[in-house]
Amino acid sequence: MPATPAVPDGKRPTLADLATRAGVSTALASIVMRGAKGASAATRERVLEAAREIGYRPDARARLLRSHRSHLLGVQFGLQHPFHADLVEGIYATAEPAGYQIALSAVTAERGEQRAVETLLDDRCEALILLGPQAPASRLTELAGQLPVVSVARHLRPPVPGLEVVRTADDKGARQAVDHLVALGHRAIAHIDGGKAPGAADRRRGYRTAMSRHGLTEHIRVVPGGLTEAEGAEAAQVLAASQPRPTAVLAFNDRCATGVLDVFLRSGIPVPGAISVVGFDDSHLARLAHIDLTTVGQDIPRLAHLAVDRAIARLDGRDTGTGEQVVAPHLVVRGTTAPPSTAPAT
Amino acid sequence: MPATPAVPDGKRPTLADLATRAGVSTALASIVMRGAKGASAATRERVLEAAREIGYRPDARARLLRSHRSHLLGVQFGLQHPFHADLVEGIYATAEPAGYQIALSAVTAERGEQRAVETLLDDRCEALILLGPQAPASRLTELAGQLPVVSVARHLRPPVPGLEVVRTADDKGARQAVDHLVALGHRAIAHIDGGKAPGAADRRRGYRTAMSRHGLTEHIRVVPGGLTEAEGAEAAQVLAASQPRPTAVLAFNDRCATGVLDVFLRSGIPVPGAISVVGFDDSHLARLAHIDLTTVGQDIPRLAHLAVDRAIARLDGRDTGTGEQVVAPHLVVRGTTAPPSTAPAT
DNA sequence: ACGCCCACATGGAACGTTCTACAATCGGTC
DNA sequence: GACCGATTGTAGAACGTTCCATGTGGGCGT
Repeated sequence: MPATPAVPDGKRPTLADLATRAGVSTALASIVMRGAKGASAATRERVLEAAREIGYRPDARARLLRSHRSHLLGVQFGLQHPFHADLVEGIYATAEPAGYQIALSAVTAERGEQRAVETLLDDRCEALILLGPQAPASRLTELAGQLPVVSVARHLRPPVPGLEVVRTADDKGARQAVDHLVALGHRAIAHIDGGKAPGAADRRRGYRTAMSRHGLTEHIRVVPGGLTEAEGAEAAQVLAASQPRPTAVLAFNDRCATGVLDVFLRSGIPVPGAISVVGFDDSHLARLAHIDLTTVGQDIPRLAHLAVDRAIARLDGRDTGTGEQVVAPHLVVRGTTAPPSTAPAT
Repeated sequence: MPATPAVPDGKRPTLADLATRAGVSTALASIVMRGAKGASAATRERVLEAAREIGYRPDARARLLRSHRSHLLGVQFGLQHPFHADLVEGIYATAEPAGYQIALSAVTAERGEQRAVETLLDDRCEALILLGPQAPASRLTELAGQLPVVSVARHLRPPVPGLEVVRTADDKGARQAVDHLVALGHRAIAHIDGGKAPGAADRRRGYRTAMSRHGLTEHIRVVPGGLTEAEGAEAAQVLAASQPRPTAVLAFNDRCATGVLDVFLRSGIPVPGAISVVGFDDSHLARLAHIDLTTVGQDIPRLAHLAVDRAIARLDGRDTGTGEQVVAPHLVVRGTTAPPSTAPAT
């Protein structure tokens, strides 16, 4: 039996065991374990020592049950989205130092948002952070009535009372991309959109207004796409075959953009020689040396930080009203954009 | 206040509220809610009705605290690994119908395995499922002494008592790939390995023995790689520049393989015209139409199912001794492999 | 009629914490 | 030397559930 520091019987040591061992009351042991004030330095040391000896670990469940504060944030995320993975990473980074635990609940093809949220609720989370929720606004409203809810990357209008929104200024990002391409000399700039995906509407709108602002209304071209490589590839096929072919493409996101890149390369259309490609997100994907994608960067750590911060603020009663936090995107110029090879058509 | 079916005060309804409402004791209400026997059909209906009315949801924490069985499986996974995401998806699919809940704990750059496991332990999980754990064997041994532990995709030798292993026959998979390439007429087949990644050693070994068995010992060539696209790309640069160039490459996994593909395409080396590429995993990536990668498929749903099954078996005392479940891989032939263009050198 | 068993129902004690009292000890102050 | 406030400690009741040991009643065999 390796490493068996437990109490006599096989069970996991409890606060009572610890208290007995240290020769104090359970109440005092509790005080020490949670770092509250009310214990002398001497006893504190003694209890801690005893805890180490018997390998005591507080029971999160029991602790949560008793204290009205659970310090638990429920996070719903899409298991297959790298973007969400990055966000979760950031959420851990902010929440744990702030003394909050994270309960993760995944959304998959077979496990809907409804189920994901239910398990979080059963776990007695104090607040919910939903990454790119697709649930109808009515459902979100209902949830927001029960506990603080933060929606990340989903733009809700009109604002839902009690629901915090944290998102990137998607329209602005699309505009930055268009500005960049126009500055390089492009005129025929197409957009592969994300359909109903969170943020897609704003990016589409941003693209349209930016094009208009540059007097390129007649060059506006939106091709139906999506948020995966396959959908990007499909759209790219359409663009590659079209006459005249645009000289630049703004894809809905990086995954979509890699699908586009792949099709162009295989079709013998050099990037950025014959056509420029811009992504969105600045995920790990875009940064890979061999993809080297010009993209609109979302400030993921900041989005994550804000989401946690908003949730905690609501819990502390620090903040009341409905709020929306909009984070500025920033263009990251890499190797997939360059001036068009031929003089732009009028 | 939309949808406010709660009890008078603002609190969430409790079992006692439900019992009062239905006119029964809390004990009986409990019986009904967990579907145990001991309640008549009439009261059962009445209680369920009342539960619906006040929107009662059992408190998972309290439930866990009281019942010695928590029916909670702790899962540690790498947030950035698509392969793990697929596994988690499969784990949900098996565990939830079996009446087990899943507690997720992510491993990230900043959050080590140690911390991930600690939180799972604090949540009073009954068993641990570790996806590709990197922790030292001593640590795993220690854990296995405390509760049932299942290691997925990590081959441990010698077997650790009390630790279940579920993995793919990586060596066999590598062999299948080599056999396929040899059957196509390839002789100069290189392998980009995965370094210290779980399974890498077995795949490397499988490649070596398969080559030897075909009398191609002198063509054995292992290039250091890794499990990401960037590492695959790097290795591909080395191969592309080498003289003579191999006519086929077996990459450590699909991500690695896509990095390889990308470099070859950019260098003007047609795939599979000039060189064939085989991946490993059969992740979503490989199936994308525009990548269309020949790869060694891991039976992810089966791995997930077995992992959960082993854990539950141990909990039910159905199974005692140390066990290892090895799942057979299967080659998935797609578009990145073809016969070599030139006659193979001797 | 009598006992007996079974299905149905209940009260109360856990589970391992934290929280709200309140008690004891100890300088220090008037 | 009584009083006070701060500090350190404790007892005991929660939290919301499940488990255990009992009550009930009515149907049925004798």
